[in-house]
Amino acid sequence: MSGAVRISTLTRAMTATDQPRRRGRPPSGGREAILDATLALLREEGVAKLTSREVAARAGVSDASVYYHFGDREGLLTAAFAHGMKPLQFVGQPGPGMGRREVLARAFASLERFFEDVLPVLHAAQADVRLGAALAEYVAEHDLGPHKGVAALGAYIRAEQQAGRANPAVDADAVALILIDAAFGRASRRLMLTPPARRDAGDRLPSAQQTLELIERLLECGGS
Amino acid sequence: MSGAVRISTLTRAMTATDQPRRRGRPPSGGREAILDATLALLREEGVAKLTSREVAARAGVSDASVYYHFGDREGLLTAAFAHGMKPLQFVGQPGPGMGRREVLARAFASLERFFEDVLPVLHAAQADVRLGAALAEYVAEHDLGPHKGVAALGAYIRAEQQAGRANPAVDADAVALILIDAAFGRASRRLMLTPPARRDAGDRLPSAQQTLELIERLLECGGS
DNA sequence: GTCTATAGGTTGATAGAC
DNA sequence: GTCTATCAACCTATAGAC
Repeated sequence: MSGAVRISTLTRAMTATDQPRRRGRPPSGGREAILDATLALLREEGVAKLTSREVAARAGVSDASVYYHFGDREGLLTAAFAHGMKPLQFVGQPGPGMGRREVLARAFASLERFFEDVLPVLHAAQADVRLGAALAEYVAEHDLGPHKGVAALGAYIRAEQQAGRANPAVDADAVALILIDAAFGRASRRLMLTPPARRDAGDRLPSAQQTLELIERLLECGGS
Repeated sequence: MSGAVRISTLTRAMTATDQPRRRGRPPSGGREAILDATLALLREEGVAKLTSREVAARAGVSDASVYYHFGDREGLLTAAFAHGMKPLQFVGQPGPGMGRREVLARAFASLERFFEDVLPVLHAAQADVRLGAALAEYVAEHDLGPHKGVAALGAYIRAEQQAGRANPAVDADAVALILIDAAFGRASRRLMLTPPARRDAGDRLPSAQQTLELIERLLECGGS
C-alpha cells in the first residue's frame, strides 16, 4: 500500500546505501531519538498514548525538547511518518538463476514484512482526519503509493511473458496487485485481528503458500 | 450447481450484532443516538476527536448521559464496535440464472462496501492497544473473522467446480481469500491514501474489473 | 540544544437535583 | 434517565535559565 520500490528489476544488486549526506553539523542524536521513540510508541501502544511526555521519557529527553525540534504535536507526527515510511526493500535480488516461484515467494515475504512495519504508522494517521490527509499528501507527494510496487512486480511478470514462460494473455499489473493485496491483507489481519490468546487451529485461512500457488497457476495457465 | 449455493451464509460472515432482545422498557433513544453519534464521529473525524463532550453534543444529550450508559470511555468505544459491525449484506442474492461473473462481481462490490463501512471502526481500535485487543477478542468471540466469508465464497466456487464449470484443481478457499483481500486492499487505499485533491490519471492501479477478470481466468483455466 | 517550571486549556469522570 | 455543575488529572505549548 505504499513504499517506493527499489527492486531494480533484475539487474544490479543493491550496493549503494544512498545516505543523503547531511550538510550541516551532525545531530547530537536527540532528534533521532525522539523520532525512534515516537515510532516505537506508535507500534507498541498506539497513537492514543502518544503524548509529548511519553515520547520524551522514552527518548531520554525533556518534553520541551520535543517542541523545540518539531514545533507541535502534528509536526512530530508528520515527521515520524516520514521517518517510519522506509522504502520497501525486497529481500535479495532475483538472481539470474532463481526460479520464478522463489522470486515471487521472496517478494511476497518482503511485502508482508514491509506492511507489518508500516501499518502501525498508517493506522496512527487514521486517528485524525487532519493527520490522515497529511499522510496521504506525503505519500502522493513522494510517490510512495502502491503504483511503483505494482509497476516493478508487473515488469517482472511481463518479462516472464515475453520470455515465453508465462501466459501473455493475463494482465501483469493486475496479477501484481493481487499479490500485493494478499500480502497487505495478511499483514492487516495479523496486526488487527490477533486476539490475546486464541488459536483455534480448526479454522485457519489459506496460507501464503496456497496463495502463491494460485498466482503461479495463473501465470502458467495457457503459457509455456 | 447442486443446489444454488446460498451465499447468504456470507451475510453474517464477518459481523453479527446479535441484539439480545432487550427485556425492560424500550429505550428512549438516547443510547442509540449516542452510539450513532460515536460512529459518525469515528468515521468523519477520527478517534482522536472522540470525546464524551463531542459525542454528547452530536447526540443531543449531555455528556453525563454518556457515562451513565456506558460507564467510561472504553465502554463507549467497545459498545460502538459492536454497534458498528453490521452484518455484511450482499447486494442481491445469486439467482439461479445469474452468471458466475455477475455473482462474483456483486460479491466483490459488497465486500468493498462492507470494508469501507467497517474499516474506520477497525482503525479507531488500533489507536490503543487495549482497544485493539478488545476488538480482536470480540471478533474472535463472535466468530466474525474472515473465515466464514472465505468458507461461504469457497463453497460457491466448490459448487462451480463440482458442476464442471470450474477447474477442480484450484484451491477454492484460496481463490475466495484472494477476492476478499483484493476488496480489502481497494477499500483500504480509498480510505487511507486518498489525498485531498490529486488525481494523476496517469498512474492508475488495475481496476476491480481487471481483478475479477483474473479470478475468472483462474477458474476457467483447464476447467469446463 | 536541552533543561525546569508553569500557564492555560481540555478531558474523563462524579455528585446530586429533577 | 437526563440534566447542570464541578473537580482532578492530564496534556499542549511557552518562558526563560544554562
